[in-house]
Amino acid sequence: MAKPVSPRGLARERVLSAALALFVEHGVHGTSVGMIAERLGVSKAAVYYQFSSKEDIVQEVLRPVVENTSRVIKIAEALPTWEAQRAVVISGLVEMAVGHRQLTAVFHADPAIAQVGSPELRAATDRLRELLEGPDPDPTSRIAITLFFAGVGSVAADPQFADIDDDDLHRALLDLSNRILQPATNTV
Amino acid sequence: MAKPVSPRGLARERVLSAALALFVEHGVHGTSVGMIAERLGVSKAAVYYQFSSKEDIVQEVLRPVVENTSRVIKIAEALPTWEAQRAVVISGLVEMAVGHRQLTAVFHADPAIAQVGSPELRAATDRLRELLEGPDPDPTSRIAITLFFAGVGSVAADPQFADIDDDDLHRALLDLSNRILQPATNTV
DNA sequence: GTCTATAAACAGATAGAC
DNA sequence: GTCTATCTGTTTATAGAC
Repeated sequence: MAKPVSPRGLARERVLSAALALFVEHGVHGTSVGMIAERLGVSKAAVYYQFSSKEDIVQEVLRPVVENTSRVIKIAEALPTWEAQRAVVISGLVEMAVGHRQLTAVFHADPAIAQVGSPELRAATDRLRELLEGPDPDPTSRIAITLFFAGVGSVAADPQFADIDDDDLHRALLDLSNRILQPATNTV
Repeated sequence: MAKPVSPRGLARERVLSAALALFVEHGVHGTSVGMIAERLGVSKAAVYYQFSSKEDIVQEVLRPVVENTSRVIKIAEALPTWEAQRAVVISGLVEMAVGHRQLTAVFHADPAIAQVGSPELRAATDRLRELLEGPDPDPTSRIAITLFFAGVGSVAADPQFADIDDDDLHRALLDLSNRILQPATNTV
């Protein structure tokens, strides 16, 4: 990462960055390839040179979330108890939200993702929910989990919190996770 | 009888209902007037006979939220203390979410709303936030409020909770509001 | 009230020049 | 690597027949 780029290089990254910003603002469906090109000051064809399709762009924008989610699942599944698994999943979710603020919101809230997203992506998020819910969850905790999921994404992307630094945001979200996602027990 | 409708009458309501369902599924940008017509088994022109534009449809779909929000604001503003105001706003939000489940989600999550929405709509939601935040809110409670806002909408629209009846959902969300929106420790 | 037909704009995507 | 130009399909919206 953070490779010093050649003067004209890394056009791909610039496209992905512009695309993400527009996805946050207008949603995936509300963002055209032309809008991405315009924001970069290049032509549509220049964007299509870097990516084979709009869906390709969406997939690549989403890649960090998919990879991170898979990683968290793997780590969690290696743990013996549900409580430990849940703690890892919560921590992973919050870290992802803080580390990829805009991305998290697009991922959680945009209806387009459900359709564009690969099966692996849907499988990963389903698994994440399962791990959070634990065995035989009651409706109340399923509601709490859904609320937390969406809420974390929304907070992460909200521009009004852009100036809050990562550590503070991380702390606030973890604190909220404790308040929201607790039946009775308290560890961690 | 308020309005004895013709056999297939109330075409407007049918359009709005179909539109809302599609907005939930595909987002506003992802829903075309043609899709709405197709779902109703009529032509696009038939839809345009009822509504002057797609934006018009969106506005009308959103109207119950706008009106309900304004009503809640008026009630809250008539109260003397911030605590009382906050309780009314929370209660109003939850009631709206439960009573208009799908609508609430479109309203809170769809990026298209921010652009399509009238100024009065944005003003109303901003005022609602102000009332929830109270005077001089710290970042932590602003984060909690944002999370609650988005989370309630997300829960309301989630099909997995469709079979939970209104009372139970209402209770669960109010309970969560208590857990989330606590003034941390420094009170009164 | 609903239809077919159509206009105008816009979206995704490709070809070929430089 | 980026451009202009273009093709194709879709979308919003309107006109006019029934």
